[in-house]
Amino acid sequence: MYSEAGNREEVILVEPLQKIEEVQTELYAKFFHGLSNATRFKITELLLDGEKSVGELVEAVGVSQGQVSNHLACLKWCGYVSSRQEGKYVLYRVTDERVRTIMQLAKGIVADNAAHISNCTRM
Amino acid sequence: MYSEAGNREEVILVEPLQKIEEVQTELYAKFFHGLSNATRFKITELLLDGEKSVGELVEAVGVSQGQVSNHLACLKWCGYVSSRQEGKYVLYRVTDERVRTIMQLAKGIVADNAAHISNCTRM
DNA sequence: CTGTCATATTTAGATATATAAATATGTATG
DNA sequence: CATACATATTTATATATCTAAATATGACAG
Repeated sequence: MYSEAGNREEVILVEPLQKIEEVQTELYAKFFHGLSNATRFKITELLLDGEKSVGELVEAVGVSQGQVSNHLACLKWCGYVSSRQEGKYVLYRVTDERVRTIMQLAKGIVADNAAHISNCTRM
Repeated sequence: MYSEAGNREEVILVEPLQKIEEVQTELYAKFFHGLSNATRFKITELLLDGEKSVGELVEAVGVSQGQVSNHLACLKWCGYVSSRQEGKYVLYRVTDERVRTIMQLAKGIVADNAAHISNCTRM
């Protein structure tokens, strides 16, 4: 049925359009998930100040190396940071200035709503 | 000890400074958690197009009324949306244009990193 | 004030995410 | 190639979040 030539347009174009949107929305949600963890947020903030090795980040945020590495992998997959090998170190940085803007805007909104947010108990 | 007049400045100002930063970071993370769910992201997007009742949102996103209501409460607490009673309806809207900007920037970044994000399996 | 419709809240169970510890991979150096 | 150091990955467990269903609150009409 899916390989019948006559149905191809319907099958490939019409039905999946909604699904493509859903997939897109999932991607956006996943993207924001990147900054929805305090450690990852802190790491990203630190990297906005300049390139840093994993070890430096471990010391700065005070969580285990394995954890930092995992969080970095997440941030990298989301497009917040990128990395390069420098000798025996791996240096991470924020590639995209839009990340800085997003975080600044968020801080502004939070500043205007701090009281509400801290009380948020649901999901 | 905490009520001795002599220590007050130290106790109230010095020690907690770090904790205040931690609390702030938690707030920022909590804020981003707001958009880290596909349903909430979709709701916020819909509300960027104009004020809507809970019922309208329920129909548009296709999830249960109770769930929509909970998500709205979360978005409200985070400062993404606000609401007003209109007769027997409650109308929600996006108050802050910075929300629109944040979402547009995010979409741009995601567009440039879609392949990576969809592969993200960790945290 | 009774019933109806709209929204909010609560609960239990399923799923996802975070944490900590152990281990693996990789890179340089002697 | 053996060792040390830096980073990445995996695993089990704890914790948080999501979903669905039931129930509660609140607003209006009659």
